[in-house]
Amino acid sequence: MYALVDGNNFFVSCERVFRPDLAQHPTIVLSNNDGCAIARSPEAKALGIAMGQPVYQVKDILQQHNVAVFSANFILYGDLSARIVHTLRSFSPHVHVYSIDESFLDLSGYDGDRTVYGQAMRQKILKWVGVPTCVGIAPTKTLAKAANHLAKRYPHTQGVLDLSDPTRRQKALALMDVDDVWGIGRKLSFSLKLEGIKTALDLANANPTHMRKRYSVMMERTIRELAGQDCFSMESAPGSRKTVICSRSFGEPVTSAAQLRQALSFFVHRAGRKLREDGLLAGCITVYARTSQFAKEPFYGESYTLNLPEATDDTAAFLQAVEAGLQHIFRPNTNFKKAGICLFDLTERQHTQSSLFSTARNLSERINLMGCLDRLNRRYGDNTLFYGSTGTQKDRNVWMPKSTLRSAAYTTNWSDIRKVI
DNA sequence: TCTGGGGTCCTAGGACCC
DNA sequence: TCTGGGGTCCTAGGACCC
Repeated sequence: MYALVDGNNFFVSCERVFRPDLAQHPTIVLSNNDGCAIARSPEAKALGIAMGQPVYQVKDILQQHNVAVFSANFILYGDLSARIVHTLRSFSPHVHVYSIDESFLDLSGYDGDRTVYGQAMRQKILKWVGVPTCVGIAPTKTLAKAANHLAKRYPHTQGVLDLSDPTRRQKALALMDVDDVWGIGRKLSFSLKLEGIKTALDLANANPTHMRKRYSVMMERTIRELAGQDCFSMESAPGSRKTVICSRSFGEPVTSAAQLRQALSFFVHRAGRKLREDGLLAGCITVYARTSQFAKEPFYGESYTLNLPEATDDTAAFLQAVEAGLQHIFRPNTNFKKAGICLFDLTERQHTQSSLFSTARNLSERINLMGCLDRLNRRYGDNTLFYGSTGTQKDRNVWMPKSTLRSAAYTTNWSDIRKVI
């Protein structure tokens, strides 16, 4: 038996923790570069602001209704998310963090009233962290997702829905549109509706073998899960990450090789740190840059991939790839709007043997150097110490994504802490 | 003027093997 | 006319997720 605990309008709720005055007020959070709405309060949804909608398209609505608008503050959201996970660990020894605002709990050892237990989770999280959540309970993860979805939609559930009873489950799934099922996106729901499968219950009753032939093995698993058969168990939960990506849209188009170098170097610094935090090494790196997808001028995009001679987590090695990549990617008189880097072929450092013909003679010194870099930046703030190719803060401000409406780092920075007078 | 970022998994098809 | 059978591995691209 699983419980899925999911934050309500998570990013907006995080902002409201420190802005209780916005409790009933239409509020949205924007994507990087202040481009799209990626979280909306119920009041903002009611105004017709869609998920992922570009801000400029709703400018009038925002002004007319005095909507509170925030730039994304992922430091804050990540910290509150960690506090929620910490709270949830007191309810089950087995918690699978699925995303920044969702966790699955294994409830197999619990034999009390699960609805009461779900309410206790909600109340504790609300009291300790300040974020409202909903809880869906069911024998499979797909059904727990469905239960959570319905708990959010129907207020009389008071935020907790237990679908362990098969009869109740049938009724609930009949109320749910097939495109709200976990794993059924735009394309699949379009095809499903063409063959008359409109609700989650229709899908649950479909023939899994037949549907596997027509679609894929994922469709089969989804159907079996909806019918109550556990296919995505906690044991099969994913292991370590397979890629590290860092990319940004630029606040202003980048046209010079020097600025593109700074941006790519900056991304490599961030990705390298993430890699080391997770104790991983990368065997391959791709760097890319491209113009705007939406501009009238012809699209230009180019990438460069380098297989590293040895798997590494050394930022300097990635910077060499940036230099080589620039030669391939850069084109004069081009308005670059986005660039990024991707590390893959990741292996765990512990399980990696160095090559017989290793060129890294000073490996332990390099490891110490990277450790030192990370410690200084952790202690004195990001960008305290970095390679020169990254440029100065002032240089970076030219292309850094816009985020003019960002709230403070209330929980992670001493100088941003709230004062109570 | 203005359109996010970071992930996972599956499949088909090509290259190559005996 | 006719052209085996059975595999593996890799990659690009699609679909999905939050």
